[in-house]
Amino acid sequence: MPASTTLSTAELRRPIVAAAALSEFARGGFHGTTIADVAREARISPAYVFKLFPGKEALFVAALEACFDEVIAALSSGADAASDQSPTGILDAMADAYAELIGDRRLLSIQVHAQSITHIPEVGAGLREGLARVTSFAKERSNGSNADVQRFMAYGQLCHLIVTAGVEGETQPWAEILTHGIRHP
Amino acid sequence: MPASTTLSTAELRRPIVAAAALSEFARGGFHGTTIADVAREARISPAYVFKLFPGKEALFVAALEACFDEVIAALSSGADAASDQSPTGILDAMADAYAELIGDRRLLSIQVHAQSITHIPEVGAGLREGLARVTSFAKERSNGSNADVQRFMAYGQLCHLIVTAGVEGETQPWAEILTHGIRHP
DNA sequence: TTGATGAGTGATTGATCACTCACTCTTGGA
DNA sequence: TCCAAGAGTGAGTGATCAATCACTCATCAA
Repeated sequence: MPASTTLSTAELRRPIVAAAALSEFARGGFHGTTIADVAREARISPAYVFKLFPGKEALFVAALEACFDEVIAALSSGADAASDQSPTGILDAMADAYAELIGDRRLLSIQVHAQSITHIPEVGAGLREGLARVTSFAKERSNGSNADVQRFMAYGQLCHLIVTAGVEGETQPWAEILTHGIRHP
Repeated sequence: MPASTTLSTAELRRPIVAAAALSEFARGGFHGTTIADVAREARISPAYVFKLFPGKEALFVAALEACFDEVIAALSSGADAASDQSPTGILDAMADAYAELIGDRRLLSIQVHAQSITHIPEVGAGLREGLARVTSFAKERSNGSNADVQRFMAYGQLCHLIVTAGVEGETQPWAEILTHGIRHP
C-alpha cells in the first residue's frame, strides 16, 4: 500500500468532477457550459468525463445533488448555532446561514439554471428531490408550523430573485420594497 | 392607399416576431432556442429576423418586455375585478389573476429563463425593468404596506418554483407544505 | 416608364460542441 | 517477470447554429 502517489480511482474522482461541474454549470448554465469547461476545471480530459458520467445531463444532475448537499449542511450548522431555539428562531438562523452560503452565488445559480431546464426529466426529478430534502429538513429541525416553513421557502425564493436580477444595486422605492429585511448576500 | 393587401412594414412586424420569440424562448430557453425556431413560428425567414432585430439577445429582451406587458395587464384587470377593494383584498385578487395567467406557462417560463442568463447585461436590465414595473404597480394599485407587497412578490416566486419543479404532482408532506394555499395554476 | 427604397429570402460559412474510438500508460497480483 | 484490468487521453466526426451576403421582388413618387 504505497502511501505517496496512489492513483485516484474513478470512484474517488467522480465527486471531484461533480464539484467542478457545479462551479462551471453555475457560471454558464446547462447549454452555456461545455464538457471541455468542466474537464479543464477538473484537470482531466474531456473524453474521461464520459467515462465517469454517461452524458452531460447526468453530470448536471450530479452537480445539482452536490449543491443540495452543501445547502443542507449549511442549514444544519446554522440551526445548531441559533441563539433562540424556538421554531421561528431556528428558521431565522437558517435563513441567515443560507444568505451567507449563497454569497458566492454558485449554489444559488445552479438552482436557477436547474429551474430553467426542468423539461429534462432527470433534472426535474433532481430538483424535486433537493426541494424535498430542504423542506423536510427545515420542518423537522425547526419544528415550526407548515405556514412558517412555507414562508421560509418563499422568502428564500425572493432572495434568489433579488440576487440574480441584481436588485441590490438599485436604490429606487421598488427595490427597497423587495430587499427590505433580506440579509444582503 | 390600397386597402386590401398592404404589405406589413417592418415596424408592424416587429411585435409579431417578439410574440413568436416569447413562445419559443419560453419553451426552449435562450440557448435551447434557435433563430430558425422563432422565424418558423413567425412565418418569416431566419435571415429576416436579423433585419428586424440586431441579434439573438435583443430578440430575447424584446420577448421579455412583451411578457411583462401581459403580466401588468393581467394584474390590472385582476385588481379591477376584486370584490374586496382593501389593500390585501386587491393583492389577493392580483395573486389570483397571476396564478390564472401563468396557467399556460409561457409567461412564467421566460421569466425563469431570463433569471438564468442575467449575466447578459441587457437581459439583467430588462428583468430589473420588469420587476420594477410589477412591484411599483402592485404598490400603487393596492396601496398596501411595503411588507404586504413584498409578501405578494415572495409568494409569487414560490409559485414559480412550484410550477417549474412540478411539485403539484407530489403528494408527500413536503409538497403539501410548499403548495398549501397556493392557487394551482 | 423609371428608378429608388425597402421587404423578404436562399445559400453559405465559420465556429462550436457532444460524443466516440482506438489507443497508451500504470498498477499490482501471481 | 509478466499480464490483466482499469486509468486516462488525442484526434477526430457529424451535427448544429448564429450571423452574413448577395440577391429578387414589390411599391410608389416623379
